[in-house]
Amino acid sequence: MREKADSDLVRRQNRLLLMEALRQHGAMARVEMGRHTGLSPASITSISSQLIADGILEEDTAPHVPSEGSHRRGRPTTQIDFNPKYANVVAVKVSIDGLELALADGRGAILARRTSRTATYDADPTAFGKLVADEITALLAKARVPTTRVARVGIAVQGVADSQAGTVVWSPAFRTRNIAVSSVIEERLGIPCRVANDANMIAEGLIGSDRAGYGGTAAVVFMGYGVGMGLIINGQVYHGPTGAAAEFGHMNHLPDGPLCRCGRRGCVEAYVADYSLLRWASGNAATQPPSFNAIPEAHMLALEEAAHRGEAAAVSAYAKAGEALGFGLARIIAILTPSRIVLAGPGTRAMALIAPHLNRALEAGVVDELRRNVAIEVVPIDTDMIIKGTIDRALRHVDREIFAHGPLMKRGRELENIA
Amino acid sequence: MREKADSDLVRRQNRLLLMEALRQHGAMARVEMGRHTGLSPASITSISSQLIADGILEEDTAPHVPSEGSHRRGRPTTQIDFNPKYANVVAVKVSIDGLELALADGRGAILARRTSRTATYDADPTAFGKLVADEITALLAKARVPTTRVARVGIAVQGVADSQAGTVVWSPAFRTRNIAVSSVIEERLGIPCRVANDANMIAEGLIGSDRAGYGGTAAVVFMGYGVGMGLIINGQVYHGPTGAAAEFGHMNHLPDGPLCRCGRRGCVEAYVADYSLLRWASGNAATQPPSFNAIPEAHMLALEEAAHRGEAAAVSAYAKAGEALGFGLARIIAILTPSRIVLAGPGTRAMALIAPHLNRALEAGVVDELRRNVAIEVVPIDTDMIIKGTIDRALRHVDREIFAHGPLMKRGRELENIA
DNA sequence: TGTTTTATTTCGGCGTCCAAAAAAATGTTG
DNA sequence: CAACATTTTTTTGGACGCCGAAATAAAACA
Repeated sequence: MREKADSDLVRRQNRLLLMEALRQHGAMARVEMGRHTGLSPASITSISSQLIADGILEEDTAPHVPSEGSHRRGRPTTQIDFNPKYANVVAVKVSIDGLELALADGRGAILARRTSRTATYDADPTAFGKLVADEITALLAKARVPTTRVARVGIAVQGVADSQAGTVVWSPAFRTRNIAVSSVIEERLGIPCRVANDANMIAEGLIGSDRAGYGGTAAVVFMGYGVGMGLIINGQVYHGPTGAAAEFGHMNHLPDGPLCRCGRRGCVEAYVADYSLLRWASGNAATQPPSFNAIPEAHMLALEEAAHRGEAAAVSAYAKAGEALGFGLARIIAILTPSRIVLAGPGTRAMALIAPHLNRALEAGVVDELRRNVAIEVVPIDTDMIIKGTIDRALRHVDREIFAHGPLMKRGRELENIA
Repeated sequence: MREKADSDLVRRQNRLLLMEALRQHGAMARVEMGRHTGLSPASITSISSQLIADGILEEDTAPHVPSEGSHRRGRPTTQIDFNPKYANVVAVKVSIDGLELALADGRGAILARRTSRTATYDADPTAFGKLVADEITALLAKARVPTTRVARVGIAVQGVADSQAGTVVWSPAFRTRNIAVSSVIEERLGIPCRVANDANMIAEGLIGSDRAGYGGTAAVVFMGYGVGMGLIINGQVYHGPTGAAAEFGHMNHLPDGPLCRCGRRGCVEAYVADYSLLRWASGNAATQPPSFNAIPEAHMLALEEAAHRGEAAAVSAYAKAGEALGFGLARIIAILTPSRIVLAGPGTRAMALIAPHLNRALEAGVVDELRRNVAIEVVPIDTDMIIKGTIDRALRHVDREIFAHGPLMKRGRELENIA
């Protein structure tokens, strides 16, 4: 409630409303837009024709296939969708053992991908931005898309990202801290760029795919090579004052617990992440420093099997993990009482081993009254979710910050990139 | 971004903008309103004259005292402020040993107060709503204000309040759980009523007194007979999906820790609250159940003095409290990275004893990069803050839900109470 | 071919904003 | 003390975006 309202705001808001409906439900006819937005048919006509004139949307020229829904009377609908060629976005996922890039069109469809297996841990941190810029250039070259048609770059990274400063504050993928990224990309390519935490991007993707289901407050926990969390508060991913937030993995579980990658002791991650499980199973968790290498899936499968066979060390590792996760979630519930907690990632394969201990910890850790309103679910999420979420977020940002404004600011600085 | 925009929204938004400026900075001239809201003088004239016609605002009739600011040329300003007689609100504070009530006018000035020392712990829970309603009736009778001129009742309670259901889910002030309150008040008095957590109301009061200072994300921790927290997220008090949230006091610190009033073990409150400190000092914290009585201030002063004298048991009690508080805050920081954490309440008297342990725990509990951006302050807050915050919240709600709408819904159901 | 049905567009009216000009109310000055 | 300067507030006229109602478009049906 801080912005003054005038006809400009009305236009922006309603254009955005219409675009959001389109992002969520895909191509639709004008009548449907009316249903989704609550706007009158007259207004829908006016807004959509402007968006079409701006080149942002387009009418579906293909004659509507009458197969579906049998034969209906009346004037047929004309589907409208985003003009895929109007704007592109690039998503980059940085992980411990390399980069993954994707180029998407204005509808969010992926046009090209690129993977590079450069371990960046020990690399010169100043070179990192350049590397990413070069990779993006190569990706665009392959797809024959000029830089000027890319409206935005989104970068998802494990660890703490400061999206205001555009830096990677701390990440297990780098030895050094505070690595500048956004500024380098923006200077080299001239494309607005934003760095964010990878778990937040999963949350972003989930919102994109099911806005109603993630409408209120929810927490998405990623378990795997690390432990991350995306926090959805009032239907929006919470990024905190600086963009660095929801570091569930590095929330303390027990003082003086085992060493974590972040340098502290007793973090949730130091019990639940891949390397932590292996370390517990190996028996000397209290003294052993954390591993900084990527862990092959086979190792984890072997550990799971050992636990299923009943090997004491393996069983106890999952018990410790369940307890740490349970108390961690109990603490989240006490603070935020989310209506939904989603567990995702490869770590959930071992859910059967973890669950009993998790539930016991939850019961011990939080008042019944609060716990009862929280649904805890395990959702299998393909790893591409991070890329998809990053694309989603970038497109939604472009919708809001550029497309919503309309012809009045055609000459605004932010539009340069769409020419 | 979910509401359709039309001229109705524009009117609501700008009326509200103007009223918010008035709430925050007090009576002001039209020019000033323009500065605060960004609206043109023409619009300010139009909006303010409508609000005056509605009876919500009034011009200051008193000839402007020229003393301040010496002699200025030009047409003098006419101050505008809320019409104090247009709407009243009632605030009720429920604590372990009684009720405290206050009646405020439309400007937030307190017109009358009332206190009742009825211990409610063992009382018939169904009688509680009736008791509150009777107390309100008595308060209004004393002030000669008819029920119909009270736009809203706000009730602040220690413990978990479900403001959607209008119930006290769990509170140390009651033996029983899920006590209905709002519905009883609404039926008996016909005034809309809302229950909320007391620490949240402190946060609400702080926002009201210094909106800029609490603009982003902040946590207000109350330490005293219990431990509560109000969470400000993006400038707004976070109430969670049901209205029950930010139960920092009942966030687990250590599994299998000492018993807490909530029935669990190891909550932050079981280390930091008055009764917990006394229990630790008495030596047998592990086995002793928590006290449910109000604790006289003298006991706490004696304990503080004992600790200052260096008595081992007392010193160690504060050390435990500092550690629990420190790790608790560290966990909050990991999840939300608030830019500000405010400690308040009588418990902060012993801050000198607590601080070293608190700081050590913070260092051990959260990555430097996150901790560095958080300012932790101790703010002395008079106990009336809860009443003031409750009044503030009630008035702001009336502004938004009733006054902002304007003449078009003069006949709307919510206005019945203002006649 | 005419009728029915559904989708979309056109038209006129309404509410709110704003810029600019006018009016109001006071201080300053010769 | 009258004319001018200065500041606040109101009035006026135009713009924009929404909406309801009527008109138009494009089919299926009979």
